[in-house]
Amino acid sequence: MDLALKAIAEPRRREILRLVWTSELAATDIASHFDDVTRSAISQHLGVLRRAKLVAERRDGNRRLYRANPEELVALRTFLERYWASGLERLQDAAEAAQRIKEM
Amino acid sequence: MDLALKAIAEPRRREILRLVWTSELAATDIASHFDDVTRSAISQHLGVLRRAKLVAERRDGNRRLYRANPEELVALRTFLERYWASGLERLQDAAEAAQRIKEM
DNA sequence: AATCTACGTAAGCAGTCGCTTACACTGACC
DNA sequence: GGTCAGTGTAAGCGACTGCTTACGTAGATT
Repeated sequence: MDLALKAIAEPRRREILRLVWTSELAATDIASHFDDVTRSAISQHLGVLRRAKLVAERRDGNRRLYRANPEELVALRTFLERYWASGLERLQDAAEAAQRIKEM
Repeated sequence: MDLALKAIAEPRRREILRLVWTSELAATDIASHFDDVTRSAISQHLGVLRRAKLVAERRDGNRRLYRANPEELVALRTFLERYWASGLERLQDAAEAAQRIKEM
């Protein structure tokens, strides 16, 4: 889980993840979306996402097709929601109250 | 925003953040919750959280009192929710459908 | 078989991280 | 004023990161 959070903390990986969010893409196609970085760098990012189980890999001849792994994404979201839930509502109320006071 | 996500990706900092979630705490009190790490390390973690605006600092004589900054926490949560929203529902549906098929 | 395409991976590098120890500073207390 | 408690910060260290270049390898194409 910590792996997943650390993986998500990197902007480039968030973008990659969004690319394979809805459709399966080959590594080369993913890499070609980034013109300021090597194909190798993207491959390594894909490795991180794979180890974090945020993407799944499927082989098709030469190519490797990637897609987001919904179970793990849901797990991550749930983890964070539980984290927020451990006290944020109260804080949000406090923040909104403070805002109202400021606007008075 | 990226600062906040990176800050949250570190388990120790998540724990610190939770400590000052609901009540204000002095740096020493925070540090004393961790017995496997130096007070200095905690102070540096607090620096990271402060720069990410996830905590606010208030001085009281000798001491510095920390508390979570609700605005930034809400901003981070919103950012992530928008990220999930950019396609996760569909994936979640797909995952649940796959689960149902597996259970058949 | 030779070669090309698609990809992972090893090596190396500069930068960052999380940590420790050591020091500096600022208020409280005598 | 001198000391003490509370705290940030500089320096240094080993580990890790994100990147590049270079290489390896499996499958498609000829």
